[in-house]
Amino acid sequence: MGATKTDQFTNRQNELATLSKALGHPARIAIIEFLLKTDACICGDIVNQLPLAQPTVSQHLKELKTAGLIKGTIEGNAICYCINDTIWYKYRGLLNFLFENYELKNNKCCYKNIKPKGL
Amino acid sequence: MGATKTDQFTNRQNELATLSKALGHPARIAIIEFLLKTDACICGDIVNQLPLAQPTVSQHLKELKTAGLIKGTIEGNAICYCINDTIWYKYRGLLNFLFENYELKNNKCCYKNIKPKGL
DNA sequence: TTTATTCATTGCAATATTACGATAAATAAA
DNA sequence: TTTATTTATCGTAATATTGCAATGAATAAA
Repeated sequence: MGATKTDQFTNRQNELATLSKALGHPARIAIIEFLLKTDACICGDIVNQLPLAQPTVSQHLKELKTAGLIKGTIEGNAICYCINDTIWYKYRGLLNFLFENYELKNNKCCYKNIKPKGL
Repeated sequence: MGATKTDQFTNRQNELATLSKALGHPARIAIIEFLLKTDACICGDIVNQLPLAQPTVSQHLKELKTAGLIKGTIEGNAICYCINDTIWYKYRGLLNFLFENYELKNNKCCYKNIKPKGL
């Protein structure tokens, strides 16, 4: 075992899980934030921003790229990374589906059938 | 190695990463969706909804609980799970921070300094 | 061409995740 | 009390993630 049973879930569930997982590391959050707030998205700048070695950053960039959240363009001997806005908006859309199609029923859940202990 | 360097990132980055990571599996997305759309959040119902064995579901529930996204209340010999709305709104807030404080500069990134190849 | 710069890849060790059978713990039902 | 129901935990196997030194590949600069 050890492999996620992807085929047992919907595409939407898998897609949101994949994108969430890609953001499931503080370094990758930091990378996304850096790319969101700056035009200068040369790989070296990202490496300098993070408290991690260059190969480690490269690996995180690869994961974000695999998830589709970022893309890279060759510029001379450097590589310019940026947010992939198509997937970024898709991610927002998947989250909005979750946030807007349901209404939290705070006081109806977990308490309706409680029998007080000790009575 | 193998352990995330949590102390090198901000609380906000770590919190968003932790919550994102908790949602980084389709089964946990499915659990959250089920809890969002129903009042009946007895653990057994969740197990029946998922294509996974009971111990595996229990483990996913534990991860969501550890991240703070859900909470459980004992009801007789069953346990009623529900969304922890405090953390749920915190998650939404952390995401909104990301979505609203930055503006995608689609056409300014990755193309401004490109020297056409072959010229 | 030679050297420097930039980034990816490889290889490895440590740790974490995913999944489930078996079993334990706790309450409910008979 | 005995049995059933419900959920958590343990143990284990397979796989994935995290991190980095060393190295490779590619372009830039000298």
